[in-house]
This record gives sequence, structure tokens and C-alpha cells, in this order.
Amino acid sequence: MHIEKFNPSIVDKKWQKFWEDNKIFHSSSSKNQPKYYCLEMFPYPSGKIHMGHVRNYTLGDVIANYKRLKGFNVLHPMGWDSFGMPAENAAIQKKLHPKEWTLNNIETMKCQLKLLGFSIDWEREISTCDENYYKHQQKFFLDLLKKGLVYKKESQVNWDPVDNTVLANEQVIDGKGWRSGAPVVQKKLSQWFFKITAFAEELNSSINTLNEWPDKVKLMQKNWIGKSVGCELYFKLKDINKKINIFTTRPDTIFGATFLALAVDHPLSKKYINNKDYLNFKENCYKTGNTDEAIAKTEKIGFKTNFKAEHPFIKNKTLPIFFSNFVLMEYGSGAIFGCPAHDQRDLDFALKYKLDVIPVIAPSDQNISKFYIKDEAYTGDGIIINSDFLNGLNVSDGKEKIIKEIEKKKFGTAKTSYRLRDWGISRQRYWGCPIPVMYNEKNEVIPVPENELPVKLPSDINFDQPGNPLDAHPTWKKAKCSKTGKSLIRETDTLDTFVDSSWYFLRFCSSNSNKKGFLTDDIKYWMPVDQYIGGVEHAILHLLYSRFFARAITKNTDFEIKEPFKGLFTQGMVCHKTFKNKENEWVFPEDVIEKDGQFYEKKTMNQIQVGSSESMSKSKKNVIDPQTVIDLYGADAVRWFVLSDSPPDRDIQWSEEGISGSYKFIQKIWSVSEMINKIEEKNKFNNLETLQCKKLINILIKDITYNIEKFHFNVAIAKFYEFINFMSKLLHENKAEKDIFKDIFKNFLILIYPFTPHVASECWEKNFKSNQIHTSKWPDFDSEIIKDRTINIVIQINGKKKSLINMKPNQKEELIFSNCLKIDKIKKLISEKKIIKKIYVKNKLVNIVVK
RNA sequence: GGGCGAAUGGCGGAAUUGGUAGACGCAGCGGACUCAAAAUCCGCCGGGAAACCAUAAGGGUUCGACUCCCUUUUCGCCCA
Repeated sequence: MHIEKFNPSIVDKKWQKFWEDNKIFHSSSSKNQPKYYCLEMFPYPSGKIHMGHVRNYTLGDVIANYKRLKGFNVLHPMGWDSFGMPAENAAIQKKLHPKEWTLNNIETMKCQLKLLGFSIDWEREISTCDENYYKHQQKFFLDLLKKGLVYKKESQVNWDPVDNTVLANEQVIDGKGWRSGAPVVQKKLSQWFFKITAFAEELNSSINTLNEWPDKVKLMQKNWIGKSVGCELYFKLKDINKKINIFTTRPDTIFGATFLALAVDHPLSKKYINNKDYLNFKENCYKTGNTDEAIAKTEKIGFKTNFKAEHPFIKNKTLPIFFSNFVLMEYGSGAIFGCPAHDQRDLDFALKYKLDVIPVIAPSDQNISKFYIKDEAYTGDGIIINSDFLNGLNVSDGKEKIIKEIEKKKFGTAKTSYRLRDWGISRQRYWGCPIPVMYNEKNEVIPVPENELPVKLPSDINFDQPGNPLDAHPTWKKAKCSKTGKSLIRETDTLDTFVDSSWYFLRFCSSNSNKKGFLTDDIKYWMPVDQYIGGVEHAILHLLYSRFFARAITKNTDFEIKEPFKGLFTQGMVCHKTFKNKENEWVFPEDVIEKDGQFYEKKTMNQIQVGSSESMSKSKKNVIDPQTVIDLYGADAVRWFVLSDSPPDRDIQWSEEGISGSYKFIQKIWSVSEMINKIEEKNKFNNLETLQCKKLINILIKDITYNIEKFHFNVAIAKFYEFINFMSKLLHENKAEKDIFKDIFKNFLILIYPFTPHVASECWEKNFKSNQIHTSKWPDFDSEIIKDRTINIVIQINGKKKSLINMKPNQKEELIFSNCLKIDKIKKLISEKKIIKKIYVKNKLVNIVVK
């Protein structure tokens, strides 16, 4: 039998054209059908798509296709996160206007995404640098200004004195500007902020409702928000009329307090500015540095003062006061009380300075009288002891009670603090959304009237001078007040690009609405995003900002959004081996050739050092261009490969063998299809194998459905291999019956369509004379056919597998045991031993415990 | 330093969550077809002659542990 090869370069284009011409992937505007919103993080248009994009969008595409076949109205859009620094760098380096550079890149990348056959609704395409997008953002900014959620304040920034610009933390490398190389200075600058802290509590508590998010991401957000519940507490100083304020999250351990520790520059230090010993000590403290890391690593040292603090709850008890290197003025009030028994840092300090250690919490599973602290603090929960009215309570009840008491006696107040800081959104750059405000001669903020929006970026811009190009523009910033006619100056800062991406998922719901950023009816129907897919690198900022911004802009509207992303999936990275030549320079994989297990540089045939496999990055040149691979193997093979080798949430190793294996599999689907097409009608076997085939397709339906729902695409793929190998074998042995095989294959094609839509569509057309596979219904499996007529029951002795017994399911326990005991091997193993216990797990195993 | 997670053949990984460890793929080995090669097809493929031993190492819980608990080691991510 001669079978033509499957030719992806022709077939891919054919179907991509068909899908586009017939608008197959456009979501329906009718809102009667159940909806499914599948969204992948939109790309920054940096030039070409990379393998990470391919993986991300393939994962989403499987889900989108699957949900369509399941009968959902699917929204699967794509857009461009198109503002940002690289466009300005390109402008400087290549003398290209940022807009031109960006639009070119979008064009290229859009073509590439289409080459992969993704089922994207391109009619909803958006781009954040488009004024039709950012004009709505400017409106939202003004809304938030009205709501009091945007404000301006002075803040410390990283300032590059050569480029005259603010740098983000990640643009500061070893204390120097990444572009100028000049030492960065700290500067106070007036900047715009979003009041994300107003939502700190809600953003924190609502994390618990996100049960389709990875625990890892939820934890990272919780840690970032950093809620700590505790109280402020005032200690009176003995003999002088002064108080020291401390913040603590463990007021329940107050009876175990044996000292106070203050930051070296605490206000009380003024009393010691003439004390040489103190000054020396202070000098020493500065040496240790002030990062958490430095503090954790260095030995805790203290300087004992002559002051004593009165214990608020124990009459006549005083606590010594130290300056120390492990308390910083920047945190809280620069003072803590030390409870050595229940804090390791405090304990280390107490042991060094021979201070009392009073245990006040005992583990509940231990004998209290025997419990004592040696050199390890006890930080767990337990029962409070040695603590007067708190005795017998657990930690959380103790906290509650002591805080009440503290407030009652006016020794302090309950306080919840958050690590989260307000979000600084000012960027001194050109290629971003202009902040729609102006200033009058008194430097007062005048919001741009809504009917004057959008504030457009000027297109004539000059990057020759350092600093903010907008600020340097000769005319742009000059404006007039529409009411008074007075001259005004525009804000020349633009918005952080994280603002752009904080609401784009709302825009997709109404992407063609000109008047409003989104329409209530649309977001009521489409939101929340049912499945969001992207890299874990956005686990904190982007996802937290989106949760905040969606809340903020829908607050007090007719549809408030709590959580924009119902389900979140974070995919792993695509890795590749790294190559270095003799000169210690990175070498692209395409310039390397393998021979007898050794690697050589193609040009010179010099040997190449092979380094570890790392996530693909341009700087290490360990990148594979998706375009080349698509040209060579076709879209389906590439899609298949990025899904096949590893679970989607882990890193995947790109390999030449892997992609060619995927290509072979695509060819195999085609050859099975062709063989089925050519089965002779007269073949009638009704043999065991065809029955088995019927059973296997039903098992496959079950397995694929289960594994797609669980995001176990790599397992789904293994199941496809297993099935097609079985079919292929029967076809080769000429044991296949036409009608039955066609029927089975029909279901197989529907199942594999979400993964490899081109080859599935082509096989469908060839076998079933229809180009409508996408209108198929996802098949259900027949649970009767799946059932085994006989089952293997494992026989264990003392929990170890010794034998198998084949029986009909649901037999009586006694019968199974008696059959087991008839087996020679089992007889032998049991002889001379006493049967202690028999365990039977229905239809699975028996375990005979002997002695 | 703290928080979180991971470790299974030569490699990537399965094991529907406490019940037959190693599915499936890659690499490798043997064979068929071919003048030959590629492609394709058919076998084998953790160790051990076997009893058995094996899921990073050691302990525990259990009739039974890759799966749960404790200790150790290594690696990864996050916060500083």
C-alpha cells in the first residue's frame, strides 16, 4: 500500500485560510450559550515569537478548542502589551520610531501566531499603545483620581544622573544604571501612586477564594502583601517621664519579655551622643549593614543603656534596655520587646548577655513541668503559662485577650500592618500612556477634561538628549485651560506599563466599543476569565495589580469585579543546552553540529563545550526559532512537542529528537487515516481485536477528557500514542474492519483536534468528506463497554505482590481467598506459617498477613 | 537567613492521590524489508542466575508507602 506523506506546508495553510475566511474562531455575540473565557498572557511585541510563547499559547489553544467542542461560546482573544522601554531603546539604537518598530513587530508576530493555527478571535485584537486603548485608561485614571485612589507624593527613586531618568529597581545593576553605567543616586521626586494599600485587606483575604489558583502563587501574593496582626504597646521608662513605642505581633508573650531592644538611631540614642562606647558600638552596627540578610547572618550585639522600662503588666518589674544591631529604625517604631523563650533572635541575644529566659508558651503535647528552653526558642502553638490572666489559653486566644486588656488599660492599640506599599506608577519615559493631568502656575493638579481625551503622544520626538523625551519636546506640554484660557503645563510622566496590562482582559470583552473601555453587559457575560495561563514570573506584580485595578475601576459601578481570574495556570519554561566555543563565546544551536556524541562549531569544526540546559534566552543564545521549526516540521508537530515531554507546569527540554519524534507521530496519524480510508469493504472479522478497539476508544475518550481537565497534557499524549499504536498494528496486520474503524477513528480525530487541528481536519475531510470537524460534539464514553469482563486481582503476602489471579469482577470474598490458596506459589509461601489477617480491596487485591 | 517546592531506569516522565512502580516517548540493542541507506514494520530494553532488591539517604505510621510523618543531603523558585 503506497501512502503519500502528509505535507504540513500545504495542509497548514489550507486550513488556516479556511478558518480565517469562515471566522471559525469568532466568539458568538449571542449571550444565551454558556461562555468560557480562555486567556493567555498577551505578549510584548519584541520582534519575533519565541518558544515560550509557543508553549503558552498552545496550552491555551488546547483548552479553547476543547471547550468549543464541549459546546461553550469561547472567548479566546489576543493582543499586544505594546508600550515599554525596549521600543525606546530600539529607537535610540536603530533610529526607528518606537511606534514604527512596535507596529512592525506586531505584524511579524501576528503572522507567526497564525502559522501555528491558534484558534484566536483576531477581530478582538487590541494593542495597548493604540490610542483607542489608552484613551480609556486615561479615563480610568481620572475616575480613580475622583475616587481618591490616585495621589501624588514625594518618594525616593533610583536616579540615573547621566540619562536623567528614574530607573526601576531591576534596571539598577550593582548600583549602576544599566544603560549609562553611572552610579545611581537616591533622589526625592514627586510621583503618582495608586492606593493599592486601600485594598490590602481585601486582596489578602480574597486570596482564599481562588481555589483554581496554584497554592504557590497564592502564597507568594500573601507573603508580598505581608499582613501582620498585632498591637502597638507603650513602655514607660523608669524614673523619667518618657515612653517607648513598640510594635509586636506576639503580644501574647508579653509576660516572657525580659528586655527591650532599640535601633541604634532610635530617638533615645540622643542621650548617648557624647558616649564614646556608644559611638563605637554604633559604628560597629553600621558595618553589619541593614539588609535582612546581613542582620540574619551577623552575630546579634547590644549596648546596654542605663534606662529601664517598666513592665506594663507586672508591678515593680523592670526590663533592661539595649541598643542593638538587629532592630532597624525603618521597621515599625525601631523598638521591640525581647521574649527569648519564643524567638530565636531574642534567645541568642539573651544568652549572650545573660538575660532571663522565661517560657510562657508550652507545647500542649508535653508535660509542662518538664518543659524548659535551652538554646532553641519554641515558636509553635501551645498553652500559655507563667502569664497571670492569660494562663491556659492558646496563642491566638491569648493574643485576642491581651490586646483587649492593652486597649482597656490604654497601654497601646491593636494594629494590623501590611508589607504592601502603594504602587508607584510614574515613569519618566516617552513610550507609555500619558498621565492625563496638567498643572497651573501654582503647580496645582488640573485633571484633563474628559472631552479632551485622549491625551495623545506626540509623534515627532527626539531621543538625542538624555532624560524624558516628552519633557524635552518643544511644544507638547504646553496646554490651555478650556474654561479660563490660562496656560497650563502637561504632566510629562507616563504610566507604568503594568497599568496597561491590569485591565486588558476587560477590554477584550468589548474591544470594539469606542465610547467605553468595556460595556457592563459584556463583562457581566464574559467575566471572570475562566482560565488564565502565563508564566510564573508574573505571580506577584501583574496578577496582584490586575486584582487591584479591576476592583478599583469597577468599584461603585453597576458591576463590581472581585476576582478577574477564576482559574490560573502557570506554565514552565522552555530550556535548551548551552554551547560555548573556544573563545568562551555563546554559540547558537543552529551553528553547532553533532558527530559521534561530540559537538563542533559548523563554520570552523572546532570542538564546542556543552553546558547545562537552561531556559532559552537571547543572551545565552540557546534559542530555537519557532519559525524555522514550523517551516521544517509544520505547526502540529511543534504544538505536539511542546505539550508532550513534560507536565505543563514544569520546565521542558527542547530537543531535536523530540521534535522529529513529534513529526513522525503526525505522519503516523496521517498514515493510519489513509490506511483506514483504503480498507477493503469486504473485510469482516468481528474479531477480538476489533472489540478491543471499541473498548479502547471509549477508554481513550475517558482518559483524554480527564487529562485535559486536569491539565495533564503530557499524559493525554501518552494515551494517544498507546491508542494509535494499537490501531496501526491491526491495520498493518490487515485485521481491521472498515465501518468499525471509521467510526472509531472519527472519535479519535475529535479528541486529537484540540492538540493538532491541521492534521485532524485534513484526515476528517479525507475520510468523512466534510470540512466541519470543528462543529463536532466532544464524545461521551460508554461506561458499559469499558468494564472488564475479567479482572486481575493482585495477591500479596505481607503487603508484597506474589501473584495474580484472573477472575470475574464482584466475586465473593471467600471464593477469592479460597482460589488464592489453591495457587502453588502461595501455598508454598504460607505453609508452616500462621495466617493472621486477610485483607480484601474490592476487585483489586488481596493481602494475606502471615507470621 | 527565612518561606515554599522538588528528587522515580541512560534521559523526559507515568502511577486517576495509601493498593500490580517504571505507562508513553526519546536514546540504545536485535531482527524484517532493501544491492545499500533512509523511512517503515516486529521484538527486547531498572538490577539480579534466581529467591528477590529497587522511587535521593536513614527512621517511623500502616496489612500495605513513590504517595502520610520525622531527620539528613542535593537542587529549584520566592522574599530580603
